[in-house]
Amino acid sequence: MTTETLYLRKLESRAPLSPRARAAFLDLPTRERTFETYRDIVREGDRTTHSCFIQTGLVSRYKTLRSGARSIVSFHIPGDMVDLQSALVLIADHGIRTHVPTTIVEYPHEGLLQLAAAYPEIARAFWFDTLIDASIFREWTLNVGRRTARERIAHLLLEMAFRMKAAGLNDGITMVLPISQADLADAVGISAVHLNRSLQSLRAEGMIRTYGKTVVIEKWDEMAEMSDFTSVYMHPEGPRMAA
Amino acid sequence: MTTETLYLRKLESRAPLSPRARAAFLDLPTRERTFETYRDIVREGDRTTHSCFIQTGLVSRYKTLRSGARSIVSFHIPGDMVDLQSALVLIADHGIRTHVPTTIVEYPHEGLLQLAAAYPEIARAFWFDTLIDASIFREWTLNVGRRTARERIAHLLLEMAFRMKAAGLNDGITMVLPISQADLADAVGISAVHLNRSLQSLRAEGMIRTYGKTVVIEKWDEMAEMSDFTSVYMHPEGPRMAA
DNA sequence: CGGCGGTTTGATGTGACTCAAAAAGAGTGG
DNA sequence: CCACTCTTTTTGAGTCACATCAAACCGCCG
Repeated sequence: MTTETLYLRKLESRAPLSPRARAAFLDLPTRERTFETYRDIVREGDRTTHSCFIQTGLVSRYKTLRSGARSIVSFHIPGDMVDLQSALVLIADHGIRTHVPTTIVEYPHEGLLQLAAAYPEIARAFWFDTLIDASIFREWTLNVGRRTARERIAHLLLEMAFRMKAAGLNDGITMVLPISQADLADAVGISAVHLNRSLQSLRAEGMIRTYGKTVVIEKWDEMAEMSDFTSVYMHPEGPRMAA
Repeated sequence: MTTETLYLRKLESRAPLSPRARAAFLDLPTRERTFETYRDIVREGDRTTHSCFIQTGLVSRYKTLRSGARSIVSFHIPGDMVDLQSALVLIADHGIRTHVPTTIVEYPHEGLLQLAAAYPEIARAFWFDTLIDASIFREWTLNVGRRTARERIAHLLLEMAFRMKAAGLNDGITMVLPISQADLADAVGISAVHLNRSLQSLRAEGMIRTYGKTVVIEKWDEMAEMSDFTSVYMHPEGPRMAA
């Protein structure tokens, strides 16, 4: 599977593209770029000209308060087109940064917009991507707004395991999650210290095991039960078929 | 301004539509419906066939935990097309309910999708709407994740005042916000009791005044300062112009 | 083997929760 | 216009989850 076809494969797994749309997509001028750990791909306030597709690695989108407090609003794994939104919105309202060495493929906004204008299937695919994004944000709002620390963490871990499995990156049970505890804390809206203690309590109850950056979900059902996790908000069934 | 043209006006305020697209939009079969206070327009898990446009009133989108805890993930005011997403996603992952007597206009998914397929400007407008939605969700995630109770409330009030002004519903200072304190609490992720006390503290400092359901923002700048509010995440400048 | 992020622990403070009940409105019918 | 009811707001008291600050520990890498 070459670089250029990974995102295409994702799009096509949901709804077939016409041969012409497919060809046009492959014609987009792309650029591969590599970033080290903890580098900003996009900074808050930037005007961007490209959307980025995650080839390998892991990135997060985040927002920062003047106080310095940071909130991570999403994680993205290989196969995700991050920040498709920036194609239509000029100013980045959030940053994007890496958590491990990461390779991305840049797609020019111009090209993506032209493609969307020319091929309705592609426009629909982009729209759907944005929809799923929004849905996950809603779930995160619920997560930080109405769950306890342990529940939030459990929910996040299940979501990541589920998404990685859907992307063919793991078996759904064991995953490499190269995110520091401080960053996990920023994602679930608690302090790093409390995150650490909550993690320990999950481990103590045998819910999860961790080896370095590897996390093993030991009791999926109990974790799903206690954190009220279901995958429906990620709409794994894909978009509604053509009208 | 008739019923059918309100949403159109919003779309066109951002980017012009071709006469044909305009006409096709006006040809959509719509239905006006009215709901009393605290009625579900959509229930979690529903399969919907229509998106709804808010004509008058106020609705929220919410998610519920098995424990009964509820999280309100967004409010919608007249002029908002709610749940455009449901056009592409079969199963509602959240509910929609009214907070006051509300009149909506229903647009059939079928028709919206056909329109989007036929007219790229419309597809782009829908996509942009979804983008803004997603952006507001991100801000809410930050809000409940990293701000104190007072800051969350201040931020929410400013957002609502700003959106109402943008929609031409008020002067940006004084607004009718028919949301009970219990519901506000569900929106900012705190308990109703604590919300009440935090509100009182905002009043005590002269930040806001309230008369029944009317809220007056007395010190916009201070509130914006303390809650780190800016309107950039709502992207009032509209979408990037045609590529 | 020293340096350095990252994790873990300890101690202490407080913002926010819960439960419970009173007070104040808002809507309804006589 | 008042009595009645239901909802919403407000108050009080006790408790707990989570925050903060600070220091120790650990694993990794050059």
